[in-house]
Amino acid sequence: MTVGVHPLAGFDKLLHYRVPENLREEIAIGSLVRVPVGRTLKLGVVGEVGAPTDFPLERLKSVAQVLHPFPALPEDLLKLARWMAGYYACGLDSVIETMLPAAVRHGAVVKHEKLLEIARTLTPDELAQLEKRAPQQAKLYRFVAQQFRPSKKSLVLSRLDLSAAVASALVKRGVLREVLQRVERVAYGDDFAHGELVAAQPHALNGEQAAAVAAIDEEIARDRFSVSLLHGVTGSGKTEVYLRAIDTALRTGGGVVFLVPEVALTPQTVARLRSRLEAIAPGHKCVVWHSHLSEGERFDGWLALATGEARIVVGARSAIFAPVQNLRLTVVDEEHEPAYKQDETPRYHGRDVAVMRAKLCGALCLLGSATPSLESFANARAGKYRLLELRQRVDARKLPDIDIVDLRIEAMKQRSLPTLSRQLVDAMHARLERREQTILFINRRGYSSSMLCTKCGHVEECPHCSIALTYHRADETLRCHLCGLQKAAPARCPSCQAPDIRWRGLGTQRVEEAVRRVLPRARIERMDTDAMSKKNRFREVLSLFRAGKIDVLVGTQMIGKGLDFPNVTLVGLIDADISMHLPDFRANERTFQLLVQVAGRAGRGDRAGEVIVQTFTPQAEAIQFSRHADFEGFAEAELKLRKDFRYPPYRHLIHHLFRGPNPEKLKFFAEQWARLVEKELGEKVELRGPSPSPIEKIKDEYRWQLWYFTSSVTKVVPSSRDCAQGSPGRTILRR
DNA sequence: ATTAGCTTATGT
DNA sequence: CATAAGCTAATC
Repeated sequence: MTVGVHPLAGFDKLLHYRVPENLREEIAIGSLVRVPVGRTLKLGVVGEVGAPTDFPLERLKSVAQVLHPFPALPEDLLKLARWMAGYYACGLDSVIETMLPAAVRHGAVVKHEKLLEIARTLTPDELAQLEKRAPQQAKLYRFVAQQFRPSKKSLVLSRLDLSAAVASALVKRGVLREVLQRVERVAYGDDFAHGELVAAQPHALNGEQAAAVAAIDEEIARDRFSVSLLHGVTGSGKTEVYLRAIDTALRTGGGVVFLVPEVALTPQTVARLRSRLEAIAPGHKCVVWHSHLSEGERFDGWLALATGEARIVVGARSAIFAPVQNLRLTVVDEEHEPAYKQDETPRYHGRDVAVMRAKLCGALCLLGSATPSLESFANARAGKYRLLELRQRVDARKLPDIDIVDLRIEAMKQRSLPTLSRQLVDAMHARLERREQTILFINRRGYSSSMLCTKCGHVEECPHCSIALTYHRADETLRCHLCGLQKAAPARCPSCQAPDIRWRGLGTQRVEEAVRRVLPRARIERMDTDAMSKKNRFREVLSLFRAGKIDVLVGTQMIGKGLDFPNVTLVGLIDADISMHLPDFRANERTFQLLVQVAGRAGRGDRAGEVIVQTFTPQAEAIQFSRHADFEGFAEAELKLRKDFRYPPYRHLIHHLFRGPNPEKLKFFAEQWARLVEKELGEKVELRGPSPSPIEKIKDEYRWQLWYFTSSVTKVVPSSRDCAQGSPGRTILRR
């Protein structure tokens, strides 16, 4: 018997090995194995059973070890890996590497601890005799006999200062018994879970929710691949629908993957989900999967899923690779979130992978959002996805009042660049007096600098790509980060001739300082990736905020996602322009999404909250807001607007980096690669760099960037021809 | 990724 | 002719 193995050795080749007799039982496609590669042993995943075509059989080496009695990559994941390698144009080895948790990749195996328990109770006589003949053994025996449950061998021996020989002597005599137990850690089983347990009772469904649940049940019962898009306004009870869907999937004996953006994986969400899920499926463990877990915790979760002990996993992007068996449902919450994109190779999109995995398993993929991404929306429009809508708010809360503050006027009044407008400061004062809370949003990514006129709000844009040009101070130029266009930075505003043109950049820190100046008595906390580097800091701050121990929370979008704070009645958007003018063709969509979410959160009980949007371009923001109750209007306008753009928004940008010491060679390689990708995807690939030349030197090596768009899986074809061809529920994949 | 093995440059 | 440096090709 021979197998083909994908070694995790840094190169992307399938190597074949003989399987020794004693390993044949255990080995299967997807098994994690240890194999000799060159002079060392490497881990690898069995990709096929069979012989090599162009390699002499007699020179084959043998598989050294099979790590687990189950496949590390079940068949569907292996297929998914192959698809990803082609779709995202990267090596299969790097896909496999991202699919396996670090601990697994490094060869961790099931960890056991040895416990000691009494096998036979000694009579007083025997004990006395033992006391005389072997006092050490007697000491150990008495200790173990006193314990209520089996005790850890290593711990007991070190505590009593005995050697292992003492224990083995007693074991040999049949007095003590050694028991092996798997060591386990449970994520979020720590102190933070206290006080965060939320009522686990199922809520009654309203009419719309019930209809959505019925539709989902129907899809699951059909037992075929399909995608449903749950479009529900903020507060319409999407989570309840997810839970019912999960319930149905679990009842049919299937497994579930529930994806959530990383930032939304807060203790509250997790605690609530876990308690509800455990109520739904008693005895089923729910594995939580996110980047703050220790290696051991993640390994345990992985193991529980791979062995079928757990059938449901809740987690961020990479949880889509969890070895869930018999997958029947994948849920992607906040489907539009850019956090689902990985920005390292393989540059996959969690949502797209979730759709594809569901396809490979014949499962249902449920995408949910208050502001679906344009590609999903268009897919629903084209009939590829089933659209389920929730328009009603569960709590019947009123939508907040929205004020647009024109920072150009503020700038004239204050004669300097304002961080906080008068209106926002007054509103914050009022909240402090009423002991209510304020959230200030700032888009940290705004640090990238664009040219903005403080008089008229004009921002220089690239004529081809319609994104803001980026200001490069070093040579006083404006450049387009997408197409590489470059021109001299103007000294005066090209639109109104005012000299007040500046480059922008407002960080959370500066906003925090500004707030401290105007509200010296307020308790202020900042929340961004810098301030939240410590493991539990994020959860701690959120708990404090929830408990009312913080008056003003300043932060990036990190705060806004999936959270609901009842006492927040004011939300300030410090600088709406930043997201409007990011050098990203999706900026409009993002701004819209943020605004809708912000607007949906403010308010207390039935009293409407207040949203203050500060901007230099009030016309644009006002337009965004006027549409905020009408997502479809926005989406259709956007799609239409961008249809003719050079980079349509419904495509997925992939970006590859080549590095090496030889620029000539690099160029050749990148070009060759581009041709390869073109052939694979059947689409034009552009060789582009964000710097003046696509080749830039960093330290001792050169870098070449390659950009291309891929649209195969989430392909949106607005032409009527395609809509006619695509039957409902079908995702059009590769040509 | 790592490395054996080959070619070419450099030096006595 | 020895040694170092550069580059290619293979890893079952």
